[in-house]
Amino acid sequence: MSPAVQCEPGALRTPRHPATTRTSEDEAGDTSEDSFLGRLPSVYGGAASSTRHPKHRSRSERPGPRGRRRMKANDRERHRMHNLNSALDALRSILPALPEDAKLTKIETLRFAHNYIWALTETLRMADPQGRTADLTLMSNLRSPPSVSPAESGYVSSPDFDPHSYYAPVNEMSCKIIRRGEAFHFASMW
DNA sequence: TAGGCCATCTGGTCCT
DNA sequence: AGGACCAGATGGCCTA
Repeated sequence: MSPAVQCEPGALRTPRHPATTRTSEDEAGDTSEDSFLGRLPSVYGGAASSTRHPKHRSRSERPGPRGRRRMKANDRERHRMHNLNSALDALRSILPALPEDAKLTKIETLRFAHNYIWALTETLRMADPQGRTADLTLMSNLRSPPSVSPAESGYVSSPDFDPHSYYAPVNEMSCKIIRRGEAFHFASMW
């Protein structure tokens, strides 16, 4: 028996398609004289400028130093958010036992990671209430929990799965830890 | 169709 | 002065 890995209903979602494209012509509704519009990457649907009154240029659409500064700032902001998303992806990649076709949302990723860390901490505490050496065997199992398959009702066996010690998030609010065959359920502090 | 999630733009604030 | 960070606003996509 493997751990059930389930977040709240609907928490696991299939990956979204990449955001669709929007041409710069779609933006700003600024039609004619502004060839300046052609420069923006806007591969994704940036929105702010698209709803402005056609007569109003967004700042980045204005020619001149102000417009260039805005464009640079937008570019940095885009890059910053991409870095943030990369970090979130890295975090997702080390979280245990999620079906491959599911992707945690940002908030789910953070909460799940929070619970995971908390569960590991609890496990360490249980394993070593007096502060002695940690149970490294157990920790190794926790770091490499078995994968799960929805096709098997959330359970699947795996060659390296030790049925006596694993971490099992029940949902984003709670988790359970099977330690040497004994189940411990924990409610999260969320 | 509504709601959730996301990417982007934007202006304000803080920091170097 | 310029960059980093943040939150609000907005439109697109997807799912129930």
